[in-house]
Amino acid sequence: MAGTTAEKRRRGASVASEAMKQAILDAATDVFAESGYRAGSVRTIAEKVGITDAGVLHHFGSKNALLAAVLEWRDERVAPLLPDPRTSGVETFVGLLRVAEYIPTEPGIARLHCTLLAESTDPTHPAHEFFVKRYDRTRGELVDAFRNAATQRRLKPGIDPELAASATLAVMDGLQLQWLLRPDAVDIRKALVAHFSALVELPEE
Amino acid sequence: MAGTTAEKRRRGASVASEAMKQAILDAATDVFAESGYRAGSVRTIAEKVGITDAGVLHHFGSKNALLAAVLEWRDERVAPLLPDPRTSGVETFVGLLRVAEYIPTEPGIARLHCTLLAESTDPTHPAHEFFVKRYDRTRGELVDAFRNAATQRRLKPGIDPELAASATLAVMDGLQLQWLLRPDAVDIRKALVAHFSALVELPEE
DNA sequence: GTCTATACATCGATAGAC
DNA sequence: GTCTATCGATGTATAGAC
Repeated sequence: MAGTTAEKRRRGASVASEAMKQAILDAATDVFAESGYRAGSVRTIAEKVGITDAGVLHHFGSKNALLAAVLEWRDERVAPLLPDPRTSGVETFVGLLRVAEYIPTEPGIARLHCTLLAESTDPTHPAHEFFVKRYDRTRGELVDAFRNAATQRRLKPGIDPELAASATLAVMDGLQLQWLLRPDAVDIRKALVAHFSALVELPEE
Repeated sequence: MAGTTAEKRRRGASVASEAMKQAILDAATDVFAESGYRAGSVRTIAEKVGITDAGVLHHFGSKNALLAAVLEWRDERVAPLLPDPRTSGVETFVGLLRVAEYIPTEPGIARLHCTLLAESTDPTHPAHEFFVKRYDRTRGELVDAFRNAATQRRLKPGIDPELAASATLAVMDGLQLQWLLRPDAVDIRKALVAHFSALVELPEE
């Protein structure tokens, strides 16, 4: 018989603990999204969950470790939406259009991204390295996508893959910022379709 | 004879006061650019100027008023670089290329812009209204510029002025973010030229 | 016009009771 | 596993000496 009383108790506690950690992650996402990392407080996060700041720190050790967990968890949520890096070419851009549709359904995720991105611009910020690496990788994947579009004969003439990659990354971030600032001022998906249409031949919908 | 001793003294004090206010504005620009408004402290600003926090607050009344002064002063510095809103059309885009050249020479200005823009996405942020109005106006000017480019027969076929305006604004912000994150990863001016070239016929250089 | 002193809030983090 | 209690640092802002 597997499962002594002690084990059950441990397992039950572990399940509850995981649920609590998840609740803390949700709350931390909200707070860091709204106030950033530096100005967001552990106490505010704790209040959202209904415990004290000491309780939060018990689960994650430090505020910094909590930030790392939030970034990691955010990536896990967004990853399935992103185009598979191996299916490069125009499929990548179609995938990014799916991301654009997802953004308005989860404003907290977009807000978290923009807030921490701008904040982490400071080299002393705890998430600085994270974002530098992330952007290097993403830009590289986009360059590949535009190069593959060229071999697919779908890249419009005169378009430089490197510059198009930087511009595409920039458009996605900039549109999110405009949308967060004033949600009805810009249709992210439509603007993105127009952007891509000037660079490549998108497949028919 | 204008200028009694009392008046001279007052005037001298006023000149010194203006110089001090200017020094505080410079320091506040640095601090807000690096840490944002909420996480940046009056004390840090004061230390940069060589006075105490009480001294800083004497000149501007409150941290919030200091932020307003920083935003206003930043606009005064950047305004002469921007294209005259009346000379619309492709001249506008040439003007934006000048801005792109200016950015790397004044990283603090770019950093201030990006940091406060993202932070002010929160509706409760003291600069929220400022940025909402600013972006509405700038986007409107860009729409006009693309429409004028159309009447100049320089707009490429199939380009929507509204969407092109949003995308252009987005590209400028996004490229600045990428450049701040990793200055040698992107050439803002080259990427911007490529972006415009896909939308309009730029004049020969 | 700038200082010291102070008030008062909030921060992250730790120690130990329960 | 969460609490209370507490530490030391830091935050904005005000009052009053100089």
